[in-house]
Amino acid sequence: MRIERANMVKPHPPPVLCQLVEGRQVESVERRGKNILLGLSGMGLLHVHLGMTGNLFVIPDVRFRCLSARIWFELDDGKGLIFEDPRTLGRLRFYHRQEASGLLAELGVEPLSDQFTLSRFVELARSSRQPAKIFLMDQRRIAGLGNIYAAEALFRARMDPRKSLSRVSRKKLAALHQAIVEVLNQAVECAVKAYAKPGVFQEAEEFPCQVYAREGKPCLRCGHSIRRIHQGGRSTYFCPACQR
DNA sequence: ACATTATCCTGCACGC
DNA sequence: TGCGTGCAGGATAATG
Repeated sequence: MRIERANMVKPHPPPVLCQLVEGRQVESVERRGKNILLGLSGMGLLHVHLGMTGNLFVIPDVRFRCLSARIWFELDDGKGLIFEDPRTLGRLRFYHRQEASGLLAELGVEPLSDQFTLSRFVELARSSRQPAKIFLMDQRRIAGLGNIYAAEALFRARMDPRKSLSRVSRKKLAALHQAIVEVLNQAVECAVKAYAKPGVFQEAEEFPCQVYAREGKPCLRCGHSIRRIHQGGRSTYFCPACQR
């Protein structure tokens, strides 16, 4: 194992982490929200967060790692498990499996699972006085929505990102619930298509944003100019005319 | 206890 | 052409 960027690794210092990981077998691969969990032999767990620009993949020969490979593992057959991340906002942590359960308990409901019922969503929404956009990005409530998909879901449900969901009607919440599921399903579909294409250097199929990054452009639904505001230090894009 | 802001980091778009 | 500036993202720490 090699760690080029010490700040991508927590909580152990790189030499300690290497010692903890080397020689162990990957026994399982799971995902919870934006987190990837590699179960290791000996009750270890590698927790990978890709941040914004991170990527995790296996290459046929570890020597062919790419320029922005920040952390990599030489597998026992000579293949390489690469954690690349040009902007280095990704994180890699090692836990003993017992410690990890606490971390996972912090995470909210999986939006593409059958746990994400309308009733559950209504209950969550009614319990928060935060602006809708902030609420949707809170990983402790719903696990997996980031800045782009939160904006897209609100646009599709025609809802104002600045307003709290606490007193919104069940009918409107149903529309937002459905929009979240649709947006995420579409995002997954895009990713699957991109990776299904032959050739390593294929461009990833881009998610067709209807509102994100369209400041000043006409709303695709009503033609009004799209606005950009700041919420929680992040840009929010929305149509002030048809999102209410 | 809550809400807002700063921090990390690099690549890219932009203006002069 | 090239340089500087600002912005983008998620999570967490720090501040109000």
